[in-house]
Amino acid sequence: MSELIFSLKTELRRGTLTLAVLSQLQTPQYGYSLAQRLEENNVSIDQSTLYPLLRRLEKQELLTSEWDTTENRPRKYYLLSEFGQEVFKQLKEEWHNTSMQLNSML
Amino acid sequence: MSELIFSLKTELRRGTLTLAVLSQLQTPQYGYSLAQRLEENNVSIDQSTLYPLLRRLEKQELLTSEWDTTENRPRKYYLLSEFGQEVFKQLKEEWHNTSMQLNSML
DNA sequence: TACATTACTGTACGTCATACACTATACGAT
DNA sequence: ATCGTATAGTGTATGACGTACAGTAATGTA
Repeated sequence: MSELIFSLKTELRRGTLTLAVLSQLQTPQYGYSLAQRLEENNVSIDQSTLYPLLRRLEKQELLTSEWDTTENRPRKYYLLSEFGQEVFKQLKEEWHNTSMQLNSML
Repeated sequence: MSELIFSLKTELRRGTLTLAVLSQLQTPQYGYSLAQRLEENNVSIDQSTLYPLLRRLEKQELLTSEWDTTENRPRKYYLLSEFGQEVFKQLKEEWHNTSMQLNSML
């Protein structure tokens, strides 16, 4: 049973993780700090989930990135692109609609 | 862009559709009427999406079904199983948690 | 010195909404 | 009687993404 619950919970996370990540990149963040920020917001996420997602969102041109190599540790900072801002706005709306629909049924 | 938005919206639907369907099967419903009920709740769903989902949920033992062939048209009625009740309860909780997390970030 | 932490890249797999194809019949309009 | 729509269902393949796993590398701490 817990396997099924886990699987269903994973399905719920699809889509919502994208929203959570996009919501935190109005200001530049690097991967590791973003993971911590999400944890602070009770969105538990592993590096093995976050980095591929960041990679994919950049590929989809929702994010831009640039290296900061001035510190001891090189860090890749991500930021919402203009396109990403638009998409984020629409997804927020979709989330809101979905929320209302589902909350009225549960 | 709209392709990307569509794809991201589809990801949001994963998981939420299961919840919506389970929520409407506390009482017996047949496929077609369930689709209409969901439409009434602003959950737009095609038959090509609903029937495979019902099939899958039954396979996962969340639903039981039985044929009513007394009417002119044979209809397959679905109902939440006891196991399905438990799973549904847990998913509701998960949805609530996810909602709160995301709403506090958006 | 050793281990944990910090920070990242690359790839394969399982799951499911969706799309498509299909079957069948009742009902309503003509 | 005919035709198109609505009603009601089955079966299967595809693409996308969270997850898991493997890996690299260097800094910080005990």
